[in-house]
Amino acid sequence: MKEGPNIAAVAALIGDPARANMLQALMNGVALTASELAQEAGVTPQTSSFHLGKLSEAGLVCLRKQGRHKYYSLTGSDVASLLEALSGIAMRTGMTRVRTGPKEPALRKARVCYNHLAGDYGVQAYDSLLAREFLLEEDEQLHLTLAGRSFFNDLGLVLPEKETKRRPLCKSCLDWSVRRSHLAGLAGTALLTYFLEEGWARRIEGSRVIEFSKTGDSRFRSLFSLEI
Amino acid sequence: MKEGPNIAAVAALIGDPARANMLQALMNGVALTASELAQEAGVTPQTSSFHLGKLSEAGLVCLRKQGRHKYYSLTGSDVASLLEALSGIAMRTGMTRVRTGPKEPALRKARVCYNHLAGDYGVQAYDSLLAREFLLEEDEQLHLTLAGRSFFNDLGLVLPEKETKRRPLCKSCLDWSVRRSHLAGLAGTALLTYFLEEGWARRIEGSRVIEFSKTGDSRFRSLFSLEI
DNA sequence: AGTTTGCTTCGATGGTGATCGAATTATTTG
DNA sequence: CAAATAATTCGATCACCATCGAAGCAAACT
Repeated sequence: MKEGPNIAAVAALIGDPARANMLQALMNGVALTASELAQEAGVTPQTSSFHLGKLSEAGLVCLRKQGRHKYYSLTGSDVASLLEALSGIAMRTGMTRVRTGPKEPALRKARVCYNHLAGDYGVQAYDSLLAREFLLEEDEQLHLTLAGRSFFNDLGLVLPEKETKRRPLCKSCLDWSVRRSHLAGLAGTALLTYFLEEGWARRIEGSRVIEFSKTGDSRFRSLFSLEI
Repeated sequence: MKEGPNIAAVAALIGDPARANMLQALMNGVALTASELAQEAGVTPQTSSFHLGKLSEAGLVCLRKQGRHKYYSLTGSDVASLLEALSGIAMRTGMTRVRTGPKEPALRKARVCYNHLAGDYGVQAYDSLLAREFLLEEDEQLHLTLAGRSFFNDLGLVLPEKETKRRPLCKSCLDWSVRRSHLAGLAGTALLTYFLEEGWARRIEGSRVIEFSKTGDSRFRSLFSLEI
């Protein structure tokens, strides 16, 4: 038939509601067990096992055995950004799932995207880093400037000297809610963990929502020199 | 249920091989008619219509009516980059479409690409036209010289005076098998139909293979002054 | 040892959706 | 006006695949 990459196979894999639910559940970056994923997807453990077999065979998720548990997680940030891109299209074309819960505004505000910060907060941080030339957009690539590196160092965040293609230092990730870029990659991960460890924000159990405390919020704004 | 964007719906849409083929065919940015897309996808016009209905309802493609044709194209670059992301994952996980079977050598030799000749024959013809300066490569654009126009006229092929961006006279198309360019555009189409109508070659039913007859082959070689 | 828990394999079932033949509408061509 | 072409609708068919019940395995607690 046709040559080239078989995108239909990948898409069909994500196209099943149960599997899509599982993948979206893994978007918060935490590894989950097979049964937890079954519950997330709303199917029985047998079905879950069936789906996870397919997903891991296809290389979308990877597993780590630990005792009698099997922890599944996304294989990489490329899978995560693929899912984000899908979310973007789904939002743009109005394909939202019937029940829009009260959590959605919180999701738009701040949420985890695999292992970095997304939502309004993420976009604002990204814009600020760009404006102060800590980040440089260059021919579709994103670079951390020397000033940017010292910005991270001042926070006590040491980033590796050289980056690999597999795990880039800085990467822009398109936001489905705001349709703007936010920071992914090692730097993005480092920032989010910093916010969490310093107590500026905390994760809401069982969802992707990130909630900034009052003081955390003001510190965030001062860090990125945000007006309001 | 769950809240948020319904990525499964989008993915399922792309997950069908026929639809994925159509979308990938639209990746070059050119708008294609429903029948062209049907041929690309390897399905009948009825099925194509069914799929295109779904795709346009979902907002992945948009259409422009022009006479009795309907030209379809991707709705935006976000769709294109989603497809790119999918391709990336597909390649990384080694999900390339298997193209085994006896038809492959024939496909490499000569086949249709939309509506023009591709494969070894196409590339050789292209090279010959360039060498004799019937075609001119100029800043990424391909132009038909006066000599080239008379070359076509001598064959009884009259090409329109002015070309539109939508349907250019000459266009180079990259060959997946040889990784070289071959001639597309109105001129390419005219050439292929000439070969077919003159009986130099015929299409193999149900595939993209073009089979040159013995005499057609020698005429082809003399037309393009090919050595062997 | 025996029991519970986590996960998987097997087998059967059912539903969804892709597909095409035939007929229909719309538009161009002769 | 008639014939040809482009695209669609309708209806029927068929294959695939998600789903779950039941049983099987493996690991961990008692």
